[in-house]
Amino acid sequence: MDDTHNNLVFAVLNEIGIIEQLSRTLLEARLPKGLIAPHFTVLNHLVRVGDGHTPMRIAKAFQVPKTSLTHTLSVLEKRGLIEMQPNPRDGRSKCVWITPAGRHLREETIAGMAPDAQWVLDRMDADELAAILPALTKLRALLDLHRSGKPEN
Amino acid sequence: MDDTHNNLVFAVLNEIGIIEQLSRTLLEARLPKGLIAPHFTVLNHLVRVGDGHTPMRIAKAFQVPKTSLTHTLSVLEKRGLIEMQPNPRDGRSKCVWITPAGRHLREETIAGMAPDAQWVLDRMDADELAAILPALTKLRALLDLHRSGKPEN
DNA sequence: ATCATTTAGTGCGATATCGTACTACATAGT
DNA sequence: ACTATGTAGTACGATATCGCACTAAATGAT
Repeated sequence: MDDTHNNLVFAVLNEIGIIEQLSRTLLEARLPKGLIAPHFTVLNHLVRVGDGHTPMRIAKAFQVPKTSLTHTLSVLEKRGLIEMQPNPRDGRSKCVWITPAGRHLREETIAGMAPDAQWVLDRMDADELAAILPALTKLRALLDLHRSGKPEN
Repeated sequence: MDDTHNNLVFAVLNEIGIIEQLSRTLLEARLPKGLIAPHFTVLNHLVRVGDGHTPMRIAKAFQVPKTSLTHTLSVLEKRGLIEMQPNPRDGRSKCVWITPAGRHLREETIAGMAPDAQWVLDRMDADELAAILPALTKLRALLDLHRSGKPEN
């Protein structure tokens, strides 16, 4: 097939990689010392998707190795931002719950970043941003699908 | 301002974060053992932007702390994929050059990923992907601009 | 010219990531 | 019921990231 088209995929992924790096730096500047992006991402996930799920389920949602998530969760638990309970339905696993402190930290962080988001929106039409969201979602779903069936960790 | 719009920014960045994670995993599956995404990213940069620049300039291009880049470069040099020369124009700094082996590895990796890119294009219109590239570029440039003027490392 | 400030790169230490290997429990096949 | 296989989580080790502190060289002020 035409190789020019492939470059398109790489070009998109390249921009995405840089954006991710920049936005992560922005986020981490807002987080308390000792917490980094993955910690916030988990808290955000617990609020948006709901808590009480197993670590493995969360790891799959992020497509992150479970060993990485174990460590992330242990930091969050040590700080009292989440709680881990044994899973009554499955003796192997646990359930992850966000604490009030965890919710509060998430809200504070988002509030702290609102000016940055606004700064972007002051310089870029919301329409233009909204217009790319469906394609991003589609691309994400595709990559997710493409990955499925490969060995976990 | 309207908070709904801010959520839009977060939604876009959230998708981007996941896409980055998925594509990184895809890339790293293609790399030789011991090399990870940042190593490839540097090689790719040296080919696309040109080599002979200083580590600091490369670190700025990626918005990565220079200490991180030092380590990345040392791995690449140890493997003979790049070479570091003293900078004749500035005694403090060095110049980074990609070697033939480095170029070759980059090409091999890209060729190896072409089927993955094609797989995506088989399921998503190239037009749809091409359509979001300008907005991504704009967003990246904005975040880059927003960040400028903050302390380096 | 001298000295202060800035900048490029590195050494080091703390933490993060992730692959391998392990244990405990669950589930499927017989 | 018993055994084989699969799955959830963790321990550990190797490497990566990044902040801090340092050295050497460049730059700027007087």
